[in-house]
Amino acid sequence: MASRTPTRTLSTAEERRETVIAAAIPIFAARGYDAGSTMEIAKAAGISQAYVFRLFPTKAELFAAVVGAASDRMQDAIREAGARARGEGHSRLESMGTVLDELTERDRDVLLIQLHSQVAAGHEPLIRDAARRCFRDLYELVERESGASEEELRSWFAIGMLNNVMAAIDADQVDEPWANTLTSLTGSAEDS
Amino acid sequence: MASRTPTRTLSTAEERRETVIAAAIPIFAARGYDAGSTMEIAKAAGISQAYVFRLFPTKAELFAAVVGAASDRMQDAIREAGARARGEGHSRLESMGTVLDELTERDRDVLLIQLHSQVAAGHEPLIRDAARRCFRDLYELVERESGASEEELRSWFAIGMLNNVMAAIDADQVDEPWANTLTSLTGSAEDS
DNA sequence: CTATCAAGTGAGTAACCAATCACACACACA
DNA sequence: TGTGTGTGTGATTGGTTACTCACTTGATAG
Repeated sequence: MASRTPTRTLSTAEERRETVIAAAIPIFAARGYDAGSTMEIAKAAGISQAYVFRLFPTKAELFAAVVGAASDRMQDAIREAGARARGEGHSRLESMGTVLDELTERDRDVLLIQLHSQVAAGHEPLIRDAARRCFRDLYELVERESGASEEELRSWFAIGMLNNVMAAIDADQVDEPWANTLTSLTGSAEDS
Repeated sequence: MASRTPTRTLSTAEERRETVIAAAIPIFAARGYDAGSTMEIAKAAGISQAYVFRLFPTKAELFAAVVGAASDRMQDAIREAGARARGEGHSRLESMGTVLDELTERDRDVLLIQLHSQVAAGHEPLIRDAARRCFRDLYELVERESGASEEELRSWFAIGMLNNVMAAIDADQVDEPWANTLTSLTGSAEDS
C-alpha cells in the first residue's frame, strides 16, 4: 500500500485501459459482441490476451466500457453541434439533425457499437444496462441542447436508429429505390 | 422393440425444415445469430443436431431461412392491415402506422429477428443479402399498400427501427422519461 | 543492493460449437 | 422378399473461446 504523492494524474493501467478500449472499438463495431474475440482485441492493442483480463474482469465489462466510450463520443459531437448552432444562429433543433448525418459519414464505428450494444442487451444484463444508460444520457443531452418536443425527440432517435441499421447492412452501396430513400440524409438538400 | 406400431409416418424434409425454422425463431430472437447454437435449436425442434445440418447446409443458411420466414410474417401483417383499412375506409397510410404497434405487442420475436439479421449482416454475406432482401420486399409492399411518399416511408421505417431497438433493450420495463417517450405507440393518444 | 509492488506474459484449461460421417431405420415398390 | 431411397442419429473432430495462474520484468524507494 504505502501510496503517496499522486504525481501522475493517469496511472499506467488506466492509460492501458484507454488503449484497449480504442483498439476494441473497430473490432466490436465490425464483428459484434459475441463474434469479436478478446484475442483479436489484445493483438490490436499490442498486449497479451491475459492482460486484457487483468484490465477488465470479463468480456462483458470490457464491452460495456466500449459502449460508454462510444456514448461519450456521440455526446461530444452533439454538444459541439449545439455550440456551433448557437454561434452561427441556426436553429438548435436543425443542427441536431445534421449531427446524425455527420456521425453517419465520419464515425460509423460509434454508431455500430451502439447498435451492437442494443442487440447484445438481450442476453447480457451488464450490456443491457450500458445500452439503457447510453440512451438516457443521449436523450437528456439532446433534450437540453435542442429544446425539442417529445414528438421531435422521438423522430430524431428514430432516424438515428434507421441510420445505424442502414450503416450495418451497407445500404449505401446498394442502388435500389429502398436503399436510396432510406439512406438519404436528413439535413442536406439533395444537391448542393 | 414393440415391433409394430401402426403407421408411424416420418416427416418429409420440407415439413421438418418448417419445424426447425419455427423452433429457431425464439432462440435466435433471444440470443442472436452468433450466440444462438444449433444444438439448442435442434433440441427445441426435437431432432438431433446432425439432422439440422442435413436440412440446412450451414448455420448461416438456416438463419437466412429464419429471416425469410420472419419477413413473410411481417408482410402478412401488413397486407392484412391494408385490407382492413380498405374495408373500413381508413386511410391506408394510417393503418400502416398501427401495424407497427401491433407487431410490437404481438410478434416481438419477428422484430428481434430482423434486428439480429441486420447486425449479423456485418460479418456474414449470406445474412447481409437476406437482410437487404427483407428491406426491399417490405419497402415495396408498404409503398404499394400505402401509396405513401418517400418521406413518409422513411419515417415509417425509422419508427420501425426505433421500435425494434426499444424491444431489444426492454425499454418498456423502464419508467424514465426517455423510455416513456421513445416507447410510446404511434397510433394511440397518450394517457394521463 | 535489496525489498516491494505493479505491469505484463506464456502456457495452459475446460467448455463449447459448427460441421462431418458412418451407420440405422422406415417406407414404397418390384 | 429384397432393394433402393430418403429420414434420422450417435459419436466424433478440429477449432475457437473466455478465463486462469504461475511466473517474469521493471521501476522506485530505503
